[in-house]
Amino acid sequence: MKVSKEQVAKHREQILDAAARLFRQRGFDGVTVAEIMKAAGLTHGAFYGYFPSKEALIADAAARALAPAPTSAPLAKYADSYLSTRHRDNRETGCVFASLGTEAARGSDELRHNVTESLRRQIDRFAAEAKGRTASDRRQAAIAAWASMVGAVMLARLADDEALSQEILSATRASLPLP
Amino acid sequence: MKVSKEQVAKHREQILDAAARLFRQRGFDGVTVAEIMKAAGLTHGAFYGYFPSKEALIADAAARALAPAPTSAPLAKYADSYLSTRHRDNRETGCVFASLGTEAARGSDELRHNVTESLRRQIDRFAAEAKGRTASDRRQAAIAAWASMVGAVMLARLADDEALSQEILSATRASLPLP
DNA sequence: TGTACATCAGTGAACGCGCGTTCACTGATGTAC
DNA sequence: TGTACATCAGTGAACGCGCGTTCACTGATGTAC
Repeated sequence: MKVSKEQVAKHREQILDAAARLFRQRGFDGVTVAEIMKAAGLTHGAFYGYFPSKEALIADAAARALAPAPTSAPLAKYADSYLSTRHRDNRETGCVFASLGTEAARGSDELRHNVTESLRRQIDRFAAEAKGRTASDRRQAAIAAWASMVGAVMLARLADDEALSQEILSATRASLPLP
Repeated sequence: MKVSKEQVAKHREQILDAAARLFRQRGFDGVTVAEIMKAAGLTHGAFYGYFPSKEALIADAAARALAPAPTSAPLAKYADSYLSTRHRDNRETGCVFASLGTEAARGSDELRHNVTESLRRQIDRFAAEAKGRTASDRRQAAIAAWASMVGAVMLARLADDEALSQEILSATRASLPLP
């Protein structure tokens, strides 16, 4: 049954949103096309009217999940929420780097391109607020801070010991050169 | 054809070594049991004489790949080599956290247990050499340093731009509170 | 404005492939005499 | 020490399942008159 143009646009959004959540939750290989379509309220057969392949969806869904990352909150607040147990425990809506980083590094050129663009934006945003006398000092601090935040959330999710996991988050937060 | 006990022990090592390399290179889901057995010089049918399942192999192969991580080199030297392009470009022999971190976080209990034990050892080793007045300061510094190193190598592998990738490694190295 | 028809988004069965896993068989090992 | 036999690691064909993907069909949309 045909569907209105508005419905088509809405369905595309639903597919991307479902994919962005499910991929972060279970990994690219841990989610099937059929599951994503079901979560979007459609059947799997309709998928190929929207995307040429699962790989293409991965690149687009990652771009969608990466987009909201650079918020306008002050850096210190952002670091607090990034290094929170709340973020650690909610992969499905959290940072793509921390949930899919190692898998994405082996992904398609398009995926890596999208991820790299987001990485650049994130570094620039951090550099604008970072401490340092010269612009180059600030940029260096921004990169180091971002790497430690991403690494900390990944490690905190990896640890099967709650105390160690929390310690990783709080020690990393305390070490950031931020108020 | 039966094979001597020594051969069996050797074959087990070969399977673990092949798995440890291939998993780091292509991810847990990117390698088949048959490929691992072929790399180990055997056929896939023999696999289940050594391990009850692929999942069990994953936990054991990760433990194998994690074991040599804590070397006895001075921390500064270790950081140099960890944050080198050589390490970045050789996943198959490199750090498990940076190559398989996000996938391992969704793995079996046994895998996460093995990874957590290695994480603890690594933090302890760093803490012993880290800067700081109190033991707790040194431990905090150790955790932050390790998180930033793991995060940096993961991000450097993610970036599809060589200049940015190198910048991530060198900025992170420069920010470490080490000689 | 109302009617007839072409379009095309969505459905669900089906396809083909590759994967993890099983198993009957083979033949070298190593034990019992 | 030499011979007969039980053991069992390894082989490779086969199984069954789930996945990504395709496709004939359906029926609502929206256009032409």
